[in-house]
Amino acid sequence: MATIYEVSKLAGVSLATVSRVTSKNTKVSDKTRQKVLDAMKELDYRPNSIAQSLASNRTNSVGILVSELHGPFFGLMMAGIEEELRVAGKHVIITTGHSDEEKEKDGIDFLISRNCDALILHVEAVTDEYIIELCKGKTPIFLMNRYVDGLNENCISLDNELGGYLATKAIIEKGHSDIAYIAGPQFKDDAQDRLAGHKRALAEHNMPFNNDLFYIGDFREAGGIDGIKYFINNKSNFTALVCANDEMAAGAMIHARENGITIPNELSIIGFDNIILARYIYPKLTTIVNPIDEMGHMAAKLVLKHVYQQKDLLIQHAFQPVLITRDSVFDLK
Amino acid sequence: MATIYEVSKLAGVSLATVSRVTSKNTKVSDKTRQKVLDAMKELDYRPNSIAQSLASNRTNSVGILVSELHGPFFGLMMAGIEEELRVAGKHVIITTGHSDEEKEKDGIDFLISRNCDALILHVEAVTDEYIIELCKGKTPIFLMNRYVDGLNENCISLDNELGGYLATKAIIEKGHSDIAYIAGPQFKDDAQDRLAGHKRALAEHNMPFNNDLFYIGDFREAGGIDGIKYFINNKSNFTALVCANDEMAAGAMIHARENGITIPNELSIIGFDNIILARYIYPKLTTIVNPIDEMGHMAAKLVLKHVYQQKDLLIQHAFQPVLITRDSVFDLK
DNA sequence: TTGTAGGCGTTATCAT
DNA sequence: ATGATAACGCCTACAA
Repeated sequence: MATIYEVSKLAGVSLATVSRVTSKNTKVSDKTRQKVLDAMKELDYRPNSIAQSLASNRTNSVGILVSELHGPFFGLMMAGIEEELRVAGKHVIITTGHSDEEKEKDGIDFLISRNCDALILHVEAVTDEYIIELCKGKTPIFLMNRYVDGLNENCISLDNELGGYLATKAIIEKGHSDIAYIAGPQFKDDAQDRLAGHKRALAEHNMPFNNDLFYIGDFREAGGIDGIKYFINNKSNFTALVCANDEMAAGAMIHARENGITIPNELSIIGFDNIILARYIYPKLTTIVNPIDEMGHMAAKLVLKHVYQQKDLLIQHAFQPVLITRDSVFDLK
Repeated sequence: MATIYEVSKLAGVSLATVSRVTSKNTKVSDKTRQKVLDAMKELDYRPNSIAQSLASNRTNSVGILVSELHGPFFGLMMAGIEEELRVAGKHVIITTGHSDEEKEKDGIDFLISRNCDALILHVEAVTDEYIIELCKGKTPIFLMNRYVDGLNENCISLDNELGGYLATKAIIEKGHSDIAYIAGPQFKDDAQDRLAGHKRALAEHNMPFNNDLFYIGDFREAGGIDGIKYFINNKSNFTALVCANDEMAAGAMIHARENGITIPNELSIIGFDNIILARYIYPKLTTIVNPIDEMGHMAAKLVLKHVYQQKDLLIQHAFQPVLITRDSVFDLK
């Protein structure tokens, strides 16, 4: 592979001038620039990004930590981030945390040790204190889907409380009053917030929160199945089920059908996230849209603005979920 | 951040010795090793991976090119690769090709310019000749889900022909004889192979290939919908539909139901890939298992073996698909 | 506008 | 087993 040195020799200029051309520095005359460009082409020269990084203390890479590489949610998030970053010539280094505190810390260490210019984290297990400490380091940190007090500028988050509120409100407005709820793991902020929204909607309509109709799931299919089993075994009476995410809703729906419950006629179900699946399951799932791909784009813009000096980008830190009505909620009125 | 130089000073040894300790080179006495380790700990020293890369000509990173970051298929593939690589201390740089020739080439250039130690590619649009040329370069190339003559050692592939055969055979054995087929884009090898398998099963049972019951889709939901629309408009008679992948099967199923066709009683459907969705749609989809996560693991092992000298790894280049029976195929017998 | 020269933090090759 | 010292390929003051 040709080096900058060979290019400079062939073009009859100095190393510095070649470097100026590659870094699009304007302080080069058109004539010499052309000479350099020609030489580069002839030698098929490509700058060595490693050497660039070492000398400039910049890697043009941003580290991403997601909980899982698969799954509809993280796929869209990564796609949003990568798309935005790539057109700016930056690339992503991706690693996983599996919602486990040690693994998340591990992943972060790993990314930092790779000298990423910035980190975009979707962490769930690590404490706020840890994050705050982390932000004092030299690597800029940005957070997806998490709001940490004092770090507003570094967060892209969804109003999960509002989403939880909208879901339950939609159910109530269809005339339901016996409403079960399957929550997400309560160590996760979003799960907590969605539940809080649910309670607010209940309170606003003077409906009590019934502990017999409350179950804490795992945000996965199994959680939905376990939840509805629990309610059925308890012989609880309910006409509607609010799930803190779509995967649990799908699990609950499948299990309900297998137990002879017709949906939505006998049981209405609403989810949260609007993952692809929501459109495919039968009946099509009414749910709350989580604009995770947009949020991914925005996180990338945040990095571009604060780390790569693209000052003119407009940043939206808070995103609002919205209801999407499909076929899984029955109108009791 | 402390440098190797400061460590050497504090430990009272030379740069070289410190380097030997970090690189786990055995030629260091226990006593000096301990001194160095202590110094490192005291200074909280972390090797600068960029400098290591420049000096050693190794980045410990492998580039991955997938068609899309989202979608059930690539998620599992990436997860498999990352998991395997990460325990070996290597990391992944991921980029996308969107099944477009220019974008795929772009992505590859990009990864090579980042000095990845190796590339794992899931390319669909680029020609075999291009790949062969690419392999002559200095960056080792490995291929997922593609078989290129002469590059056997670098490929991890699925026997798509067999899968296609198994799907149609399963349908035939349930007594169906009017069988429609929605293929994938024929510029894609896997789509071609699956179709070939379909034809073989037909021929083996002395059933003709009927062009009126053949449609070429796009491997996405829309392709399935368009395909079944086409068959319905043609007033074709068929009791079974074989789709070259699950997404098209899901699209077809939804559209069929919306047109009053009950599944599987009036129409049997079988897919290919066994993406998560297959278990969730109603009725649950009978399909062909594509072990893409295992294949991801294996691709990573291939890299570990050939690039990172983990000589003792066993490599399986060819994977066999298998039928999984669920509820979408009706037994006519 | 262009060139000179000193880093950037390691690894690797020789000696010792 | 350990130490000097030259790469590695580029960037960036500073000088000219």
